[in-house]
Amino acid sequence: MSNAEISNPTINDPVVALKCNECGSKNLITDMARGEIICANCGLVVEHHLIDSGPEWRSFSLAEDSRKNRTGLPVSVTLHDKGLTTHINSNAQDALGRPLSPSQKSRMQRLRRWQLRTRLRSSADRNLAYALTEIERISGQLGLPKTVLETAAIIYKQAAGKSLIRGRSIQAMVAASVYASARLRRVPRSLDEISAMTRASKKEVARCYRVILAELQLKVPIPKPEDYCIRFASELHLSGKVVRKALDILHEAKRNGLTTGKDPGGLAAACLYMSAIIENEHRNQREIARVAAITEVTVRNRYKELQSNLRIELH
DNA sequence: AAGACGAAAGTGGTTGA
DNA sequence: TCAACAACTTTCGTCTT
Repeated sequence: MSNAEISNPTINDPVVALKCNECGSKNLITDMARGEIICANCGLVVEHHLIDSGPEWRSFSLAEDSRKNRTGLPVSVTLHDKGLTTHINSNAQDALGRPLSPSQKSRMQRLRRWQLRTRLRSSADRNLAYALTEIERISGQLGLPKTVLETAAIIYKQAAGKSLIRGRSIQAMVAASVYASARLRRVPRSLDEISAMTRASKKEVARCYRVILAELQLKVPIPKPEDYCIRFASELHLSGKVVRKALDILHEAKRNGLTTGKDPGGLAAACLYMSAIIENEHRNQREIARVAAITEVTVRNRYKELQSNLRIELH
């Protein structure tokens, strides 16, 4: 295959196939400056990396390797300068390996000094760099997927762009960005779980979260119990059968209006508790309560309620 | 002894006057 | 801004397996 045949779908294909995976709207805004496509309807970031960040080409021999070198790391929004820093080497050679004259040498020294000085020049850049490593740390510790990490980075950058950070703690804003991002991407984590990863209190994180929602006009879906089911089940080592049964129970519960105003985590926990018993994979209430970060009492109340209303037999 | 149960009192957040 | 309110938590004694 020649290089000419390698296509770049994100650039070559027209926008035909793209629509918002949250609300299905095709009304998308392209923000070339940021390299993002944003849903005009609900604000979800549909696609970033408009520029293909994959490897440019592959090489199959050493000779080819030297000719067709990759030009750098994949571009990532989680690097504060997208990894596109110019590095000026200190070895006194020009591009062809010839030694530099003393005057050229001192000129390079000067350039290098300015380069280092301007790279992390503004405090804004330094804060951003710090915030992004924090976002990575938190998402890593919570086991969040990469899309969540990257969305959180974008949210934080946009918040910074609107000067929302000033006067608030970076820690709290970072946590709030991750929280918002996780909810946007439908892999919700509770405020408790996220604020436990930072020095910021739950209250501060909640306040920052509300500011982010309002200022960035994000439309964040309400967390659904279904979103919790799979995560809880895998933490409890429950089979797919149990998950399916739990989703069935949830569906019935919704149809009977038993879910409004209830903690989605609690509902998911109760459904799993029941479906685990039905499928002979019993887990006790304490275990379930632990992974759902609620109390046994809530598991009990919820499942008793569902059991009597839906007339589910447990053995 | 572990797990399940439920009563009672306390907490933090939402709502509506 | 305050009070009422629903959901959830904490705690604890009792019952069941």
